[in-house]
Amino acid sequence: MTGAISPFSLDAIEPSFGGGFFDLAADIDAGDRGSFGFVDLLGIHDLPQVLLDTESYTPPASSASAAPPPESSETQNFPATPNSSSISSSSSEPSPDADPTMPTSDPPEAEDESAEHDQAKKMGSSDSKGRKKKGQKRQREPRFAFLTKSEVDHLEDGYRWRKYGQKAVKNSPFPRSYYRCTSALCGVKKRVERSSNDPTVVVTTYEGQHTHPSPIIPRGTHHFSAPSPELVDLHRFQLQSSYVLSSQPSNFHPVVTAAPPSLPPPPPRPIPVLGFGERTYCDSAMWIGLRDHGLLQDLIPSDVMMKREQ
DNA sequence: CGTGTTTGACCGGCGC
DNA sequence: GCGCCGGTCAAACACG
Repeated sequence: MTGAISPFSLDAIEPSFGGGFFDLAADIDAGDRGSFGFVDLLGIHDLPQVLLDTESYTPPASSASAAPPPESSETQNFPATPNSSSISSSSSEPSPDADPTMPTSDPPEAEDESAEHDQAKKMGSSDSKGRKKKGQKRQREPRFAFLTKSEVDHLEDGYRWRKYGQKAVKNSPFPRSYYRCTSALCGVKKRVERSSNDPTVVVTTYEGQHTHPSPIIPRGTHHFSAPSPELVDLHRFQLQSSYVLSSQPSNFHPVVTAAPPSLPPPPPRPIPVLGFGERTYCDSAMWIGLRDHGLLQDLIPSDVMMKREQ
């Protein structure tokens, strides 16, 4: 685990893939094949099969959000990827709301954008039931999925979610649940389902990014704080173990964060809550600094941590 | 009463 | 055009 893992796609990985997991990947979102991929974490014991959305993954920017990377940016709509040039040209599912090249200017704008996104679904361009009119192709938020071995379907991640739907999944005995962040103006959604191949595995797919702080995690006035030990313990309790592998489609410098999927690693230093202009999330090196918080060591062996290639 | 869940209906996208 | 399927809505309901 000393080097960067090469970029991959589902198709590229298929040959070396266990059939069960591959099928699972297909189950997750057949429509997005190619944007998801599995990785065997090269010898990391006891786990980790990681499901990635290499197109949309956004490294965590905050320690306070006890949420997976894509929803970890509490202060803004982070671009889908730090490096705009690569995603804009390669993404099969472009980030709709945020121009990856353009820093989000300020909170109000971010909220407006979010609100607009939400409203667009419910109001003007929609029918009486809030659905979109024809000809307006739905644009999806960046998504990020991960697998977790857990007995509980809905893992606590520091945010409040409201279930808005449940559907039976084809070729699976387990239903898929749909959740939406209860925070106003926050359009983050997540889907939770169990693998039909391995009922002990929960597949959680996040869509969008939070525009607000975690309502659960205590925080300072101007800075994020690391997840509370209580929350970490909670995750430890709920999750046998789980790892998140971050990646950047370009400049591919994946870093094993080794945090529970619903608990992104805290940054090495505080990030301004309203620092919409600061795009610290894309700094992989920042993640390395997590060690300083001592939280990750609790969750994973230190040798699991990968260092970014310099 | 506020909040969250359940569940049937509905819609859009997509393949045939 | 049709049917399947994923995703969403929203009324009814449950619960603290």
